[in-house]
Order: sequence, then C-alpha cells, then structure tokens
Amino acid sequence: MLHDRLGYLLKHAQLALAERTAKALEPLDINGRELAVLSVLGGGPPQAQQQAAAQLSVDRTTMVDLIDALEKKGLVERRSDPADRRRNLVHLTTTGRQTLTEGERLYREIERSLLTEKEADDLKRLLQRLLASTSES
Amino acid sequence: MLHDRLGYLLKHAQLALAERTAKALEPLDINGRELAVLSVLGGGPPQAQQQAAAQLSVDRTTMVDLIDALEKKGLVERRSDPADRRRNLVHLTTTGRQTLTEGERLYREIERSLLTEKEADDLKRLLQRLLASTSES
DNA sequence: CTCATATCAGGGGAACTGAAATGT
DNA sequence: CACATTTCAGTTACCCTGATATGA
Repeated sequence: MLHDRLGYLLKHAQLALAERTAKALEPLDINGRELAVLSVLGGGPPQAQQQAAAQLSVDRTTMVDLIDALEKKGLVERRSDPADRRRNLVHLTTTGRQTLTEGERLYREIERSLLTEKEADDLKRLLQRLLASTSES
Repeated sequence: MLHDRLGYLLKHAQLALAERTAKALEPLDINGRELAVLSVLGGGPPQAQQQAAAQLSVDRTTMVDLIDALEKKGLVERRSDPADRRRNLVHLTTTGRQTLTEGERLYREIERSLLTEKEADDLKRLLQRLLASTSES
C-alpha cells in the first residue's frame, strides 16, 4: 500500500498543512514561510540575515528574497549593524510585530483544529526523532 | 521555539528523508519518487498513466515526465491499450521489476534504520490523521 | 458534438551555485 | 592578505495552466 510510505505521507502532509496555513494567513497578507521568518526575527534581539537563515535552515540567498518581500510589505526593516557594517540587522516594524502576534495566534488555532494536543506533541516528538536520526548517520 | 512548529518539522523531515533515500537508491539509478511510481505500477495489472497519477497525487503532466524518465532507463514500457487506444498501459520491464524489488528492500531498510517499528507505525498513523484532517475541512 | 487521455509549450516559485561588492 | 556578509545573475527541478492531437 502506497499510503504506508513515510515519504509519501510526509510530503503530502506538509503540502496540505502549508496550503491550509496560507489560506488562514491570507488576511494578514503573509504565508507560513513569512510567518516563520517573522517568528525567528521577533523572538529576540534583531539578528543578521545569515543568523536568521541558519535558524530556519534556508539558504542565504533565499533569505535575501524573503526579507525583500517582508520589507516591501512594511513588516521589517534592514538596518546596518553599527558594530559590523557588513551586517544587516533585521528589525520588525510596529506593523510587523502586530502581524507576528496575530499570525502566531492563527497558526496555533490551525494546529489545534487538526490534532489534539497529545497527538501534536507525539507527532512533533517523532518528527524530531526522525530528523535527528537522518542527520546523524 | 521554532523547532516546535509542525510546518518546519514536516518540511525538513521530508527533505532529509528524500535525500537519504536518493543516496541509498543511487546504485539502482532511481530516486525515491521513481521508486514510488514503480511501486504503484508494479502493484497490480498495468494501469493507464492517469490512474497511476491519481494514486500518487501527482499532476497528469508531471506523470508524463516521470514515465519518460523511467522509459528512457528501460524500466517501463508504454503500450497502448487495445481496448481503449487513448490509453497507454504502462508495463514494467524485467529490469524494472528487479529494480522495484531491490528498491523496496533498500527503502524498508532505511525506514528501519531511522525509527523502530512502533515509532514508524505511530508516525504513519499520526500523519494519516493529519492528512485526513486537513482535507476534510 | 461531448468527453477522456496523453502530450507539449510555457510560466511561477523555491532553492541552489558562483561571482561580485563591501567591510572586518 | 584572508575571511565574512550581503547581493545578484543564472540554473535547476518541480509542479502547475492551457492548448492541442487523438480517440471513445
């Protein structure tokens, strides 16, 4: 049976969740990836792009485009780091912070509507196991 | 915490597994997607392309390219259905069948090396739950 | 005429490589 | 000089839309 395959299930679960998330975030004019970027940037002091990229495991050049899009929407601002002017510290604007807060709320709502809390915890634990397992060997 | 997010975990677990699978299947000159196609085609009587595409949830035009690649490698053959000449019934060649058997063996080996049997079962069950949940609402 | 199947041309979005510009 | 950060140009792989040819 095909639906027994981990590869198939992972791919389609990811696609379905991404689509669902995109639809829910439409009113905020962002998608799930952009929310994740906002989340990383808003979680602490402003970071350089590459640091944020590393946390999200996205390519440095992909991060340029992501920040471009968020900046165009007025959600973040690049400001060159006075201590090291090679770096752009990415700050959230006031709107960006509001969008982050509301987006996180909507995202949590989606997760809760799809799985029980225990199921979600179990699933995350197993996925982390799988990730660790693939990366170590 | 970012690594708490289902979206992140699903995406990266899927990528990591696909990469791992591709590497393991390299000796057979196929990747995980192609193995999945062989698996669907080899699981019963020869099917038309669109039927196979539906089972894999891939686009009909994507299936054309997938079959093209497998045919070029000598693993499958298109033969027009005598009963309905619009259709191409896709047959596995002898080599294709051997590749499928060996590929399935390697794939099961990967799954077993990453997770215990119980973990894999739990994970698959939860992913199926998630998929069902996203598609119904 | 209608519908179904397969194919092809083209485009969008994501991700990467390699090189350049700038600064430490 | 070597190295780090960002940016850009170009490429690749993937999946889709829309049109066409063929046949039921």
